Amino acid sequence: MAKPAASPPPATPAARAPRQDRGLQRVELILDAAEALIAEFGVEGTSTNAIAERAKTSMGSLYHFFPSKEALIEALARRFAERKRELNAKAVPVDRAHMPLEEVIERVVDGHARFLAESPAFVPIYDAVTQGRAAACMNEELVDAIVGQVRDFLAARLPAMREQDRNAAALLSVTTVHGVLLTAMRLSPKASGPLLRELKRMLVAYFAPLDAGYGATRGRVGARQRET
Amino acid sequence: MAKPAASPPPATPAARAPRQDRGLQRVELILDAAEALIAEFGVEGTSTNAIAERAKTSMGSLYHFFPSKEALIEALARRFAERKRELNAKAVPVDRAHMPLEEVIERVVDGHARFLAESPAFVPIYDAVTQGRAAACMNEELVDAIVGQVRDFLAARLPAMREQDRNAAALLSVTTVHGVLLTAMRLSPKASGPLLRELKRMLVAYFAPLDAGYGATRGRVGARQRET
DNA sequence: GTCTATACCACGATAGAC
DNA sequence: GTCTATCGTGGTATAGAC
Repeated sequence: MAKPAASPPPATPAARAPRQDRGLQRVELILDAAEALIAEFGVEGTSTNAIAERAKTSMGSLYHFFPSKEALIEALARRFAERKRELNAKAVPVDRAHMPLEEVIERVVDGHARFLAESPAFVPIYDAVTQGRAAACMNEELVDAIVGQVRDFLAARLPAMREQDRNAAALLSVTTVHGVLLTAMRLSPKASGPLLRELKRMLVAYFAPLDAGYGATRGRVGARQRET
Repeated sequence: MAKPAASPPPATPAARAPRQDRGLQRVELILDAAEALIAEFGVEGTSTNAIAERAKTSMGSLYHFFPSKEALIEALARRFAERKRELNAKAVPVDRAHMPLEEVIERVVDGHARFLAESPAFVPIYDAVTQGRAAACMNEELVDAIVGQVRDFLAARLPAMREQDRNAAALLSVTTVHGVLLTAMRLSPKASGPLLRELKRMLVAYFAPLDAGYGATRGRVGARQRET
């Protein structure tokens, strides 16, 4: 009641917001260095010393912007989450809700697959953050955001569908793509190619009846099933 | 050439095989202690000291059976992998290959879901092992084994299906169940219930045409789609 | 704001008695 | 085979000059 809108201090204080452009740029440099090292050695295998060195900075600077290693990791997680949200938003644009089903699924799967391939640090960060204390930013928050985007897309595409069913479909498709890709990327590249093709087929099989049932779109849904 | 069949020493020497029953029992005790602690504090958050204490043993004993912490973790991973294989084998029994589609999927999804719920240490171990050096035992090996079981089940159920397509279907379904469950368990329990129901519906939608197309079984496949 | 040097601590692993 | 006590390493975080 006393304190008006003063931001309540979080349990793990976040990164200090730098006032200067110079500082902001340095923060990004530090995050870049951490990302590269973590991609190679994992979170616990990457020391703050190594991060500072690779960022061509000093421990003093690093701990000026981040109160702890944990805060640095969390900042990195937020950056990843933001990128993933943007990527997904581009994959399911509400103003193009009526593109052919195959195209939507292609965009989503390929988009997230490319993201994972280009961001080898994502998985270690994801693992470290989700089983840690500050799990929210990368788990429920991120899933909520992405599911929300898919839900809006479905609402535009299938307005007659019951809201509850739309939510279920959105949640399932998001977790499926996410989960299969995470699992696939730990497999040999030779196995993951066919796997992704089959994943798309399954998603089409799942969504096509909905598309058809709710009289949605001009995307030809029952075309052919497989072409060898 | 000189050494006949002497087991080649692995890079990471495995646990020493205990000669006595007493020792074997103690090994299990140590693994149990490690599993419990890791479930709560994660792999890096669990010290060998804490493991020995919880197992009511001493560091001496622990390092008598396991040459390093890494070896202990790997042994734990193998135990988990073995359990998962058994569980999956029971879910897709080849001698009951013609049970209704809904039942198969129910068995598989619920079986693995229960396993994950009862084994909170699985995920930390899985993460730690897969990005580490000794990844094979829990990743490719385990996936291969489980995919193999599913493939055999499909072969018994749909003998007319092309082998290549069977392989793709087996790999996809295994990674889907695995991936979705891993993702689901990090969500709130309120969300994961409907998610699993929807997962089963999707798998049914994916397999039903195959079942029908390859004239497989008496499982009524095109029954109803949803019952609210 | 940035740096160097270092305090402090926790952990994995071992030595050596029994 | 089992135990206690301890060593060495390497890591986070800080002190304090500039």
